[in-house]
Amino acid sequence: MPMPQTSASLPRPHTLIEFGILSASNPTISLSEFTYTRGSEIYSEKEPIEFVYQVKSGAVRSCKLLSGGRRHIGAFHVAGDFFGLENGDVHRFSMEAMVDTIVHRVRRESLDAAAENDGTLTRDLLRMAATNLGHAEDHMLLLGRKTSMERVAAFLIEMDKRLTTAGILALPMTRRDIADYLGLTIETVSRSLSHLRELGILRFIDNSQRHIVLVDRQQLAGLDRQN
Amino acid sequence: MPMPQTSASLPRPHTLIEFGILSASNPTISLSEFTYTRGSEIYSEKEPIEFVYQVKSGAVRSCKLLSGGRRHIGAFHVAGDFFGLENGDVHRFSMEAMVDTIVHRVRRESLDAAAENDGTLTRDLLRMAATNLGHAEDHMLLLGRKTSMERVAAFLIEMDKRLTTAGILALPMTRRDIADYLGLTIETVSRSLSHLRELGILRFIDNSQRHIVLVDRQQLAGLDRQN
DNA sequence: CGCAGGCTTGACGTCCTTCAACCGTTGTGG
DNA sequence: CCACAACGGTTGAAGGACGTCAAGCCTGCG
Repeated sequence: MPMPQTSASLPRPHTLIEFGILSASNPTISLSEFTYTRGSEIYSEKEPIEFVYQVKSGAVRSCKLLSGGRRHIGAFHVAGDFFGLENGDVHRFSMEAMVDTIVHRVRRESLDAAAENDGTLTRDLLRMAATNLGHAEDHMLLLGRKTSMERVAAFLIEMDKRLTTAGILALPMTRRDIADYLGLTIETVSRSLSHLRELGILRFIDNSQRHIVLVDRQQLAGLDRQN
Repeated sequence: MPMPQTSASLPRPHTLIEFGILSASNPTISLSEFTYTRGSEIYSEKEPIEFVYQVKSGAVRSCKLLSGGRRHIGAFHVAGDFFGLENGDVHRFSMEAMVDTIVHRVRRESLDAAAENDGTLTRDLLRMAATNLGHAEDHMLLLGRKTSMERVAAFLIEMDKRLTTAGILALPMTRRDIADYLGLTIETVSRSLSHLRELGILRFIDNSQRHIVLVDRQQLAGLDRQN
Protein backbone atom coordinates (compact mmCIF):
# COMPACT_ATOMS: atom_id res chain seq x y z
CA MET A 1 0.00 0.00 0.00
CA PRO A 2 1.55 3.27 -1.10
CA MET A 3 2.33 5.83 1.54
CA PRO A 4 0.20 8.94 1.15
CA GLN A 5 2.61 11.60 0.03
CA THR A 6 2.63 15.21 1.03
CA SER A 7 2.72 17.46 -2.00
CA ALA A 8 6.27 18.36 -1.05
CA SER A 9 7.61 21.63 -2.36
CA LEU A 10 11.31 22.33 -2.18
CA PRO A 11 12.70 21.09 1.13
CA ARG A 12 13.52 23.84 3.54
CA PRO A 13 16.66 24.13 5.65
CA HIS A 14 16.59 22.45 9.00
CA THR A 15 19.12 24.24 11.10
CA LEU A 16 20.76 27.61 11.30
CA ILE A 17 23.95 25.83 10.37
CA GLU A 18 22.60 24.19 7.25
CA PHE A 19 21.11 27.44 6.10
CA GLY A 20 24.44 29.19 6.34
CA ILE A 21 23.42 31.53 9.12
CA LEU A 22 25.91 29.62 11.17
CA SER A 23 28.85 28.00 9.48
CA ALA A 24 32.32 26.81 10.22
CA SER A 25 33.53 30.17 9.01
CA ASN A 26 31.38 31.96 11.58
CA PRO A 27 32.54 30.53 14.88
CA THR A 28 31.75 33.81 16.60
CA ILE A 29 28.00 33.33 16.70
CA SER A 30 26.74 31.58 19.76
CA LEU A 31 23.61 29.53 19.52
CA SER A 32 21.29 28.87 22.42
CA GLU A 33 18.17 26.83 22.86
CA PHE A 34 15.02 28.15 24.53
CA THR A 35 11.68 26.63 25.42
CA TYR A 36 8.31 28.35 25.44
CA THR A 37 5.13 26.80 26.77
CA ARG A 38 1.86 26.78 24.88
CA GLY A 39 0.36 30.28 24.73
CA SER A 40 3.41 32.12 26.02
CA GLU A 41 4.76 35.20 24.30
CA ILE A 42 8.23 35.10 22.77
CA TYR A 43 8.30 38.81 22.11
CA SER A 44 5.70 41.52 21.67
CA GLU A 45 4.92 44.17 19.10
CA LYS A 46 7.06 47.31 19.24
CA GLU A 47 9.62 45.61 21.44
CA PRO A 48 13.25 46.28 20.42
CA ILE A 49 14.71 43.53 18.28
CA GLU A 50 17.26 41.48 20.22
CA PHE A 51 17.34 38.02 18.70
CA VAL A 52 16.73 36.12 15.52
CA TYR A 53 15.00 32.77 15.96
CA GLN A 54 14.55 29.42 14.31
CA VAL A 55 11.86 26.97 15.35
CA LYS A 56 13.42 23.71 16.49
CA SER A 57 10.13 22.02 17.37
CA GLY A 58 6.58 23.24 17.90
CA ALA A 59 4.89 26.16 16.17
CA VAL A 60 4.46 29.92 16.65
CA ARG A 61 2.17 32.63 15.32
CA SER A 62 2.93 36.29 14.57
CA CYS A 63 0.06 38.63 15.34
CA LYS A 64 -1.17 42.19 15.60
CA LEU A 65 -4.16 43.61 17.45
CA LEU A 66 -6.74 46.21 16.39
CA SER A 67 -9.48 48.01 18.26
CA GLY A 68 -12.61 46.04 19.03
CA GLY A 69 -10.72 42.87 19.84
CA ARG A 70 -9.83 42.30 16.21
CA ARG A 71 -6.72 40.22 15.71
CA HIS A 72 -4.64 39.57 12.65
CA ILE A 73 -2.14 36.74 12.23
CA GLY A 74 0.55 37.46 9.66
CA ALA A 75 2.22 34.07 9.50
CA PHE A 76 2.69 30.71 11.13
CA HIS A 77 6.18 29.34 11.69
CA VAL A 78 6.83 25.64 12.20
CA ALA A 79 9.94 23.49 12.66
CA GLY A 80 12.74 24.77 10.44
CA ASP A 81 11.29 28.24 9.90
CA PHE A 82 13.08 31.43 10.84
CA PHE A 83 11.37 34.37 12.46
CA GLY A 84 12.15 37.69 14.13
CA LEU A 85 14.37 38.71 11.25
CA GLU A 86 13.14 42.22 10.56
CA ASN A 87 15.11 45.21 9.45
CA GLY A 88 13.72 47.94 11.65
CA ASP A 89 14.58 48.62 15.27
CA VAL A 90 11.45 47.12 16.78
CA HIS A 91 9.29 44.10 16.10
CA ARG A 92 6.27 44.71 13.89
CA PHE A 93 4.37 41.70 15.19
CA SER A 94 4.16 39.97 18.52
CA MET A 95 5.13 36.31 18.49
CA GLU A 96 3.45 33.58 20.51
CA ALA A 97 3.93 29.85 20.88
CA MET A 98 0.84 27.92 19.77
CA VAL A 99 2.11 24.72 21.36
CA ASP A 100 5.12 23.95 23.53
CA THR A 101 7.97 25.11 21.36
CA ILE A 102 11.74 24.92 21.30
CA VAL A 103 13.65 27.59 19.41
CA HIS A 104 17.24 28.38 18.64
CA ARG A 105 18.16 32.00 18.81
CA VAL A 106 21.16 34.20 18.09
CA ARG A 107 21.79 37.80 18.98
CA ARG A 108 20.89 40.02 16.13
CA GLU A 109 24.09 42.07 16.45
CA SER A 110 26.28 39.03 16.09
CA LEU A 111 24.38 38.18 12.95
CA ASP A 112 24.85 41.69 11.62
CA ALA A 113 28.52 41.59 12.50
CA ALA A 114 28.97 38.26 10.78
CA ALA A 115 27.14 39.51 7.70
CA GLU A 116 29.53 42.43 7.54
CA ASN A 117 32.33 40.18 6.40
CA ASP A 118 30.38 37.46 4.71
CA GLY A 119 28.71 38.16 1.38
CA THR A 120 27.13 34.73 1.29
CA LEU A 121 25.42 35.29 4.61
CA THR A 122 24.16 38.66 3.46
CA ARG A 123 22.72 37.13 0.33
CA ASP A 124 21.03 34.50 2.48
CA LEU A 125 19.45 37.25 4.54
CA LEU A 126 18.28 38.98 1.38
CA ARG A 127 16.86 35.72 0.10
CA MET A 128 14.97 35.17 3.32
CA ALA A 129 13.56 38.68 3.20
CA ALA A 130 12.42 37.95 -0.35
CA THR A 131 10.77 34.73 0.79
CA ASN A 132 8.85 36.59 3.48
CA LEU A 133 7.85 39.25 1.00
CA GLY A 134 6.62 36.66 -1.48
CA HIS A 135 4.49 35.05 1.20
CA ALA A 136 3.07 38.39 2.23
CA GLU A 137 2.20 39.22 -1.38
CA ASP A 138 0.38 35.94 -1.88
CA HIS A 139 -1.44 36.50 1.37
CA MET A 140 -2.54 40.00 0.36
CA LEU A 141 -4.12 38.52 -2.74
CA LEU A 142 -5.89 35.94 -0.59
CA LEU A 143 -7.18 38.51 1.89
CA GLY A 144 -8.17 41.01 -0.73
CA ARG A 145 -9.89 38.96 -3.37
CA LYS A 146 -10.58 35.35 -2.39
CA THR A 147 -13.77 33.75 -1.10
CA SER A 148 -13.90 31.98 2.25
CA MET A 149 -13.75 28.60 0.49
CA GLU A 150 -10.69 29.58 -1.54
CA ARG A 151 -8.99 30.88 1.59
CA VAL A 152 -9.51 27.72 3.57
CA ALA A 153 -8.41 25.59 0.62
CA ALA A 154 -5.26 27.70 0.21
CA PHE A 155 -4.59 27.39 3.94
CA LEU A 156 -4.88 23.60 3.87
CA ILE A 157 -2.61 23.36 0.83
CA GLU A 158 -0.02 25.57 2.52
CA MET A 159 -0.08 23.63 5.76
CA ASP A 160 -0.10 20.29 3.97
CA LYS A 161 3.19 21.22 2.31
CA ARG A 162 4.67 22.18 5.63
CA LEU A 163 3.51 19.68 8.19
CA THR A 164 1.79 16.60 6.84
CA THR A 165 3.62 13.49 8.05
CA ALA A 166 2.55 9.91 7.45
CA GLY A 167 -0.48 11.16 5.61
CA ILE A 168 -1.82 13.08 8.59
CA LEU A 169 -2.01 16.84 8.77
CA ALA A 170 -1.75 17.70 12.47
CA LEU A 171 -2.60 21.37 12.79
CA PRO A 172 -1.01 23.11 15.77
CA MET A 173 -3.42 26.06 15.60
CA THR A 174 -6.98 26.57 16.78
CA ARG A 175 -9.90 27.59 14.58
CA ARG A 176 -9.49 31.09 15.92
CA ASP A 177 -5.89 31.19 14.77
CA ILE A 178 -6.91 29.99 11.33
CA ALA A 179 -9.70 32.57 11.16
CA ASP A 180 -7.41 35.44 12.16
CA TYR A 181 -4.88 34.26 9.57
CA LEU A 182 -7.48 34.10 6.79
CA GLY A 183 -9.44 37.22 7.69
CA LEU A 184 -12.57 35.22 8.58
CA THR A 185 -14.50 34.15 11.69
CA ILE A 186 -14.16 30.81 13.44
CA GLU A 187 -17.69 29.91 12.35
CA THR A 188 -16.95 30.49 8.69
CA VAL A 189 -13.75 28.45 8.94
CA SER A 190 -15.61 25.66 10.69
CA ARG A 191 -18.38 25.66 8.10
CA SER A 192 -15.87 25.61 5.23
CA LEU A 193 -14.05 22.65 6.73
CA SER A 194 -17.36 20.84 7.32
CA HIS A 195 -18.27 21.45 3.72
CA LEU A 196 -14.95 20.05 2.53
CA ARG A 197 -15.61 16.99 4.68
CA GLU A 198 -19.08 16.57 3.17
CA LEU A 199 -17.51 16.79 -0.29
CA GLY A 200 -15.16 13.96 0.66
CA ILE A 201 -12.10 16.14 0.11
CA LEU A 202 -10.84 15.68 3.65
CA ARG A 203 -11.50 13.58 6.75
CA PHE A 204 -11.28 14.38 10.43
CA ILE A 205 -9.30 11.87 12.46
CA ASP A 206 -10.08 10.39 15.88
CA ASN A 207 -11.63 12.74 18.35
CA SER A 208 -9.34 15.65 17.66
CA GLN A 209 -10.64 18.15 15.14
CA ARG A 210 -7.10 19.26 14.43
CA HIS A 211 -5.95 16.04 12.86
CA ILE A 212 -6.94 15.91 9.23
CA VAL A 213 -6.38 13.60 6.28
CA LEU A 214 -6.44 15.26 2.89
CA VAL A 215 -8.19 12.78 0.61
CA ASP A 216 -8.21 14.69 -2.67
CA ARG A 217 -5.47 17.29 -3.05
CA GLN A 218 -6.26 17.75 -6.70
CA GLN A 219 -9.83 18.77 -5.98
CA LEU A 220 -8.67 20.93 -3.08
CA ALA A 221 -6.28 22.79 -5.36
CA GLY A 222 -9.16 23.25 -7.78
CA LEU A 223 -11.07 25.12 -5.09
CA ASP A 224 -8.27 27.66 -4.84
CA ARG A 225 -7.75 28.50 -8.46
CA GLN A 226 -5.11 31.19 -8.66
CA ASN A 227 -6.29 32.03 -12.12
CA MET B 1 -2.14 82.94 4.41
CA PRO B 2 -0.36 79.82 5.63
CA MET B 3 0.41 77.16 3.08
CA PRO B 4 -1.47 73.96 3.79
CA GLN B 5 1.16 71.45 4.76
CA THR B 6 1.26 67.80 3.83
CA SER B 7 1.74 65.60 6.86
CA ALA B 8 5.22 64.89 5.60
CA SER B 9 6.87 61.74 6.86
CA LEU B 10 10.57 61.25 6.35
CA PRO B 11 11.55 62.52 2.91
CA ARG B 12 12.36 59.76 0.48
CA PRO B 13 15.34 59.64 -1.89
CA HIS B 14 14.86 61.28 -5.21
CA THR B 15 17.28 59.58 -7.53
CA LEU B 16 19.10 56.32 -7.82
CA ILE B 17 22.24 58.29 -7.18
CA GLU B 18 21.07 59.89 -3.96
CA PHE B 19 19.90 56.57 -2.67
CA GLY B 20 23.29 55.01 -3.16
CA ILE B 21 22.20 52.58 -5.82
CA LEU B 22 24.38 54.61 -8.07
CA SER B 23 27.37 56.39 -6.67
CA ALA B 24 30.69 57.77 -7.73
CA SER B 25 32.21 54.50 -6.60
CA ASN B 26 29.93 52.58 -8.96
CA PRO B 27 30.72 54.05 -12.35
CA THR B 28 29.94 50.71 -13.98
CA ILE B 29 26.18 51.00 -13.72
CA SER B 30 24.58 52.68 -16.68
CA LEU B 31 21.35 54.56 -16.16
CA SER B 32 18.76 55.06 -18.84
CA GLU B 33 15.48 56.90 -19.00
CA PHE B 34 12.29 55.39 -20.40
CA THR B 35 8.81 56.69 -20.99
CA TYR B 36 5.57 54.75 -20.74
CA THR B 37 2.19 56.06 -21.81
CA ARG B 38 -0.91 55.87 -19.65
CA GLY B 39 -2.16 52.29 -19.38
CA SER B 40 0.89 50.64 -20.92
CA GLU B 41 2.57 47.66 -19.33
CA ILE B 42 6.14 48.00 -18.10
CA TYR B 43 6.52 44.30 -17.45
CA SER B 44 4.14 41.44 -16.81
CA GLU B 45 3.76 38.76 -14.18
CA LYS B 46 6.06 35.74 -14.52
CA GLU B 47 8.33 37.61 -16.91
CA PRO B 48 12.06 37.19 -16.21
CA ILE B 49 13.51 40.03 -14.19
CA GLU B 50 15.74 42.23 -16.31
CA PHE B 51 15.73 45.70 -14.81
CA VAL B 52 15.27 47.58 -11.58
CA TYR B 53 13.31 50.81 -11.87
CA GLN B 54 12.76 54.12 -10.18
CA VAL B 55 9.84 56.38 -10.99
CA LYS B 56 11.09 59.73 -12.25
CA SER B 57 7.64 61.20 -12.83
CA GLY B 58 4.16 59.73 -13.06
CA ALA B 59 2.80 56.71 -11.20
CA VAL B 60 2.58 52.94 -11.66
CA ARG B 61 0.59 50.10 -10.16
CA SER B 62 1.65 46.51 -9.47
CA CYS B 63 -1.13 44.00 -10.01
CA LYS B 64 -2.14 40.36 -10.19
CA LEU B 65 -5.17 38.74 -11.79
CA LEU B 66 -7.46 35.98 -10.55
CA SER B 67 -10.21 33.98 -12.18
CA GLY B 68 -13.52 35.74 -12.69
CA GLY B 69 -11.91 39.02 -13.66
CA ARG B 70 -10.80 39.68 -10.11
CA ARG B 71 -7.79 41.96 -9.85
CA HIS B 72 -5.52 42.75 -6.94
CA ILE B 73 -3.18 45.72 -6.72
CA GLY B 74 -0.26 45.19 -4.38
CA ALA B 75 1.20 48.67 -4.35
CA PHE B 76 1.32 52.05 -6.02
CA HIS B 77 4.65 53.65 -6.87
CA VAL B 78 5.02 57.38 -7.41
CA ALA B 79 7.92 59.72 -8.14
CA GLY B 80 10.98 58.65 -6.18
CA ASP B 81 9.82 55.10 -5.51
CA PHE B 82 11.73 52.02 -6.62
CA PHE B 83 10.10 48.96 -8.08
CA GLY B 84 10.94 45.71 -9.82
CA LEU B 85 13.45 44.85 -7.15
CA GLU B 86 12.52 41.25 -6.35
CA ASN B 87 14.77 38.40 -5.44
CA GLY B 88 13.36 35.58 -7.52
CA ASP B 89 13.96 34.94 -11.19
CA VAL B 90 10.64 36.23 -12.43
CA HIS B 91 8.33 39.12 -11.54
CA ARG B 92 5.56 38.31 -9.10
CA PHE B 93 3.37 41.19 -10.23
CA SER B 94 2.78 42.89 -13.52
CA MET B 95 3.50 46.61 -13.58
CA GLU B 96 1.47 49.22 -15.43
CA ALA B 97 1.69 52.97 -15.84
CA MET B 98 -1.42 54.70 -14.45
CA VAL B 99 -0.50 57.96 -16.15
CA ASP B 100 2.26 58.93 -18.57
CA THR B 101 5.35 57.96 -16.65
CA ILE B 102 9.10 58.39 -16.91
CA VAL B 103 11.33 55.86 -15.19
CA HIS B 104 15.01 55.31 -14.71
CA ARG B 105 16.15 51.74 -15.00
CA VAL B 106 19.34 49.78 -14.51
CA ARG B 107 20.13 46.20 -15.47
CA ARG B 108 19.60 43.93 -12.55
CA GLU B 109 22.89 42.09 -13.15
CA SER B 110 24.91 45.26 -12.95
CA LEU B 111 23.21 45.99 -9.66
CA ASP B 112 24.00 42.50 -8.38
CA ALA B 113 27.57 42.84 -9.57
CA ALA B 114 27.95 46.19 -7.86
CA ALA B 115 26.46 44.82 -4.65
CA GLU B 116 29.03 42.04 -4.71
CA ASN B 117 31.78 44.48 -3.79
CA ASP B 118 29.79 47.08 -1.92
CA GLY B 119 28.45 46.27 1.51
CA THR B 120 26.68 49.61 1.74
CA LEU B 121 24.72 48.94 -1.41
CA THR B 122 23.77 45.49 -0.16
CA ARG B 123 22.51 46.97 3.07
CA ASP B 124 20.49 49.47 1.06
CA LEU B 125 18.91 46.61 -0.84
CA LEU B 126 18.09 44.86 2.42
CA ARG B 127 16.60 48.02 3.78
CA MET B 128 14.41 48.41 0.73
CA ALA B 129 13.26 44.83 0.98
CA ALA B 130 12.36 45.51 4.62
CA THR B 131 10.41 48.62 3.63
CA ASN B 132 8.41 46.62 1.10
CA LEU B 133 7.79 43.91 3.66
CA GLY B 134 6.61 46.43 6.23
CA HIS B 135 4.17 47.91 3.75
CA ALA B 136 2.89 44.45 2.83
CA GLU B 137 2.35 43.59 6.49
CA ASP B 138 0.37 46.74 7.15
CA HIS B 139 -1.66 46.06 4.06
CA MET B 140 -2.44 42.50 5.14
CA LEU B 141 -3.88 43.88 8.35
CA LEU B 142 -5.97 46.32 6.36
CA LEU B 143 -7.28 43.65 3.99
CA GLY B 144 -7.88 41.10 6.69
CA ARG B 145 -9.55 43.06 9.44
CA LYS B 146 -10.53 46.61 8.52
CA THR B 147 -13.92 47.99 7.51
CA SER B 148 -14.43 49.76 4.19
CA MET B 149 -14.34 53.14 5.92
CA GLU B 150 -11.10 52.36 7.71
CA ARG B 151 -9.56 51.15 4.46
CA VAL B 152 -10.43 54.28 2.53
CA ALA B 153 -9.23 56.49 5.38
CA ALA B 154 -5.94 54.58 5.53
CA PHE B 155 -5.59 54.92 1.77
CA LEU B 156 -6.10 58.68 1.86
CA ILE B 157 -3.63 59.07 4.70
CA GLU B 158 -1.04 57.04 2.81
CA MET B 159 -1.49 58.97 -0.41
CA ASP B 160 -1.58 62.30 1.39
CA LYS B 161 1.89 61.60 2.76
CA ARG B 162 3.17 60.73 -0.67
CA LEU B 163 1.64 63.13 -3.12
CA THR B 164 -0.15 66.08 -1.64
CA THR B 165 1.36 69.29 -2.99
CA ALA B 166 0.13 72.80 -2.31
CA GLY B 167 -2.68 71.36 -0.22
CA ILE B 168 -4.11 69.36 -3.08
CA LEU B 169 -4.08 65.59 -3.24
CA ALA B 170 -4.07 64.74 -6.96
CA LEU B 171 -4.71 61.01 -7.20
CA PRO B 172 -3.26 59.37 -10.31
CA MET B 173 -5.44 56.28 -9.94
CA THR B 174 -9.05 55.54 -10.83
CA ARG B 175 -11.71 54.32 -8.40
CA ARG B 176 -11.18 50.85 -9.79
CA ASP B 177 -7.49 50.99 -8.93
CA ILE B 178 -8.31 52.12 -5.42
CA ALA B 179 -10.90 49.38 -5.04
CA ASP B 180 -8.52 46.67 -6.20
CA TYR B 181 -5.88 48.02 -3.84
CA LEU B 182 -8.24 48.02 -0.86
CA GLY B 183 -10.07 44.76 -1.60
CA LEU B 184 -13.38 46.56 -2.21
CA THR B 185 -15.61 47.47 -5.16
CA ILE B 186 -15.63 50.82 -6.93
CA GLU B 187 -19.11 51.51 -5.58
CA THR B 188 -18.04 51.00 -1.99
CA VAL B 189 -15.01 53.25 -2.49
CA SER B 190 -17.19 55.91 -4.08
CA ARG B 191 -19.73 55.73 -1.28
CA SER B 192 -17.02 55.95 1.38
CA LEU B 193 -15.53 59.03 -0.28
CA SER B 194 -18.97 60.62 -0.60
CA HIS B 195 -19.56 59.97 3.07
CA LEU B 196 -16.24 61.60 3.99
CA ARG B 197 -17.27 64.59 1.90
CA GLU B 198 -20.64 64.80 3.68
CA LEU B 199 -18.79 64.69 6.99
CA GLY B 200 -16.69 67.66 5.86
CA ILE B 201 -13.47 65.68 6.18
CA LEU B 202 -12.54 66.21 2.54
CA ARG B 203 -13.58 68.25 -0.49
CA PHE B 204 -13.58 67.46 -4.18
CA ILE B 205 -11.93 70.09 -6.36
CA ASP B 206 -13.02 71.44 -9.73
CA ASN B 207 -14.67 68.97 -12.01
CA SER B 208 -12.15 66.20 -11.54
CA GLN B 209 -13.09 63.68 -8.91
CA ARG B 210 -9.45 62.80 -8.48
CA HIS B 211 -8.39 66.11 -7.00
CA ILE B 212 -9.09 66.20 -3.31
CA VAL B 213 -8.43 68.54 -0.42
CA LEU B 214 -8.13 66.92 2.97
CA VAL B 215 -9.83 69.28 5.38
CA ASP B 216 -9.47 67.41 8.65
CA ARG B 217 -6.56 64.99 8.78
CA GLN B 218 -7.03 64.50 12.50
CA GLN B 219 -10.57 63.23 12.06
CA LEU B 220 -9.51 61.15 9.08
CA ALA B 221 -6.83 59.44 11.16
CA GLY B 222 -9.49 58.81 13.79
CA LEU B 223 -11.48 56.81 11.27
CA ASP B 224 -8.55 54.45 10.79
CA ARG B 225 -7.74 53.65 14.36
CA GLN B 226 -4.91 51.14 14.35
CA ASN B 227 -5.75 50.23 17.91
C1' DC C 1 -18.75 16.46 39.36
C1' DG C 2 -18.76 20.94 37.42
C1' DC C 3 -16.52 24.13 34.67
C1' DA C 4 -13.84 26.02 30.90
C1' DG C 5 -12.19 25.87 26.28
C1' DG C 6 -12.59 24.47 21.62
C1' DC C 7 -15.65 23.10 17.87
C1' DT C 8 -20.01 22.72 15.26
C1' DT C 9 -24.44 24.03 13.66
C1' DG C 10 -28.59 26.86 13.06
C1' DA C 11 -31.11 31.28 12.78
C1' DC C 12 -30.75 35.84 11.87
C1' DG C 13 -28.47 40.32 10.75
C1' DT C 14 -25.49 43.32 8.20
C1' DC C 15 -21.96 45.13 5.49
C1' DC C 16 -20.48 44.95 1.27
C1' DT C 17 -21.42 43.45 -3.47
C1' DT C 18 -24.23 43.26 -7.49
C1' DC C 19 -27.11 45.22 -10.73
C1' DA C 20 -28.83 49.12 -12.84
C1' DA C 21 -29.67 53.85 -14.03
C1' DC C 22 -27.84 58.21 -14.65
C1' DC C 23 -24.46 62.16 -15.16
C1' DG C 24 -20.36 64.64 -16.87
C1' DT C 25 -16.14 64.53 -19.50
C1' DT C 26 -13.29 62.97 -23.17
C1' DG C 27 -12.24 61.70 -27.53
C1' DT C 28 -13.30 60.36 -32.13
C1' DG C 29 -15.05 59.93 -36.70
C1' DG C 30 -18.49 61.47 -40.08
C1' DC D 1 -18.45 71.08 -35.65
C1' DC D 2 -21.19 68.04 -33.54
C1' DA D 3 -23.10 63.44 -32.65
C1' DC D 4 -22.22 59.81 -29.98
C1' DA D 5 -19.80 56.22 -27.97
C1' DA D 6 -16.55 55.19 -24.29
C1' DC D 7 -15.05 55.96 -19.87
C1' DG D 8 -15.09 57.21 -15.11
C1' DG D 9 -17.88 58.37 -11.31
C1' DT D 10 -22.13 58.56 -8.28
C1' DT D 11 -26.25 56.83 -6.34
C1' DG D 12 -30.17 53.74 -5.33
C1' DA D 13 -32.29 49.16 -4.69
C1' DA D 14 -31.86 44.36 -4.05
C1' DG D 15 -29.18 40.29 -2.98
C1' DG D 16 -25.72 37.44 -0.95
C1' DA D 17 -21.67 35.96 1.52
C1' DC D 18 -19.98 36.27 5.62
C1' DG D 19 -20.58 37.87 10.52
C1' DT D 20 -23.15 37.73 14.88
C1' DC D 21 -25.65 35.50 18.31
C1' DA D 22 -26.97 31.50 20.53
C1' DA D 23 -27.37 26.67 21.72
C1' DG D 24 -25.31 22.37 22.24
C1' DC D 25 -21.53 18.74 22.12
C1' DC D 26 -17.14 16.93 23.49
C1' DT D 27 -12.86 16.72 25.95
C1' DG D 28 -9.75 17.82 29.52
C1' DC D 29 -9.03 19.10 34.14
C1' DG D 30 -9.17 20.97 38.92
